[in-house]
Amino acid sequence: MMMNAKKSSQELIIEAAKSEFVKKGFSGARMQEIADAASINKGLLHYYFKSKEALFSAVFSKTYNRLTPCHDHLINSNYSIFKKLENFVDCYISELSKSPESVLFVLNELNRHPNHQTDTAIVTDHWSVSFFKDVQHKVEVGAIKNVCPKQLYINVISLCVFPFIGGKMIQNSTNLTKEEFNKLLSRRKKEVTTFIIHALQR
Amino acid sequence: MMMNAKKSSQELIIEAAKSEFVKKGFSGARMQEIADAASINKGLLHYYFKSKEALFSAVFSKTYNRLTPCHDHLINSNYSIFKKLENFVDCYISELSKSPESVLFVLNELNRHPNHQTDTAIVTDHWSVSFFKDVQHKVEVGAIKNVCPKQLYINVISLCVFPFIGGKMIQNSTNLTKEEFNKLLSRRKKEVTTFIIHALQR
DNA sequence: GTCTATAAGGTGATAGAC
DNA sequence: GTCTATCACCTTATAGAC
Repeated sequence: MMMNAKKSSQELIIEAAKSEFVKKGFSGARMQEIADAASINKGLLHYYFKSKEALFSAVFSKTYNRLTPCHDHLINSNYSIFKKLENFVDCYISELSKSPESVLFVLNELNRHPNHQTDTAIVTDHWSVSFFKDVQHKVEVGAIKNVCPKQLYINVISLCVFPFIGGKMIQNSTNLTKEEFNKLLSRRKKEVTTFIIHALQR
Repeated sequence: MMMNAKKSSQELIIEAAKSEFVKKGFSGARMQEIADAASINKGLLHYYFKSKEALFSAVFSKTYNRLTPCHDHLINSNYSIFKKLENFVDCYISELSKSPESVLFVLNELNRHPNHQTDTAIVTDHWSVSFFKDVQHKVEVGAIKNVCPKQLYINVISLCVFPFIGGKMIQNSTNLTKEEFNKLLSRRKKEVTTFIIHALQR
């Protein structure tokens, strides 16, 4: 494997663009500042990406695909429904933790420009389909409490994602310090898993 | 009480500004479009609000205060912890439902411009303080499962708020139609309440 | 209070030299 | 591939007439 001490201009641009777009959103970001952050010229930006929109799309689809709940690889395990949930939560929160700032960015741009959906390849989470069936079956058998599978899915996603975007609001209304809140965040995997399991057990 | 058929220019401006800022964010909104939406002249905008920032602040603090979880009026009831939770969820989701689009707006601007915190009067939710104590006591007495009050609070807020901002993402990954999702949304009060209670009951 | 006109500077994008 | 120079337009804000 080659050691590339110096990154290509394209790599530098993508990195700088991601940082700027995530921080300021599409309309707040400036091509000039992206160029500065990448330590290259603004003209070069348009050499690699013909427009701001094109540059944004490249950055957004990457970021979106990394943050959308897609866990096909967790399907069909022989684990119990509880173990499956634990795996999902563990996996998803790990992913979110890698770039907490981009969660709000993705959600925001997804609602702002509905057309981004078309640009971005929409990846269906087949895990969710398998999950719906699994939960339904367990309910019918009486192994867990009577819940609507889709509502349960929404609950799981909510519990995983929201703390990464609602931090400021929660801190404001509860007077928690940033440090306290981050400590709570770091214990979320366990908290979410046991909370859900408790809600399902008969 | 007087009937004011015609709204004052200032009212028209505030309404139009709120609509534009919520839709496009601070940096995406345009003073010209706000003026158009309010059916007044751009010059008049600057007569009432000396800058875009000033107009934004007026709109933001209003919107923020209506969406932040502040439920002091629900304190000190003689209800059980379960009834208190039910009241909170009912009250909060009702508030969020009134302007679902502005939830993401507030969260977004709160993180984008940290200084808005200073501009906006930060309203502590005294309900949360009372809630923390209450939960702690019930845990010690053994009336409910052993939970961290603050994590529980985060869970409650997450379950209430997230569905209003993560709709697009959930729809994408689950292939739910907008109609199906909205139907699920309309049943959220009951879903969230029973989910939490189930998670707490021994 | 409400409007028009315009200043002053920013912003995305292109042309063309090296 | 990379840079400089520059165009054409947009955006906030102000000055001043009515």
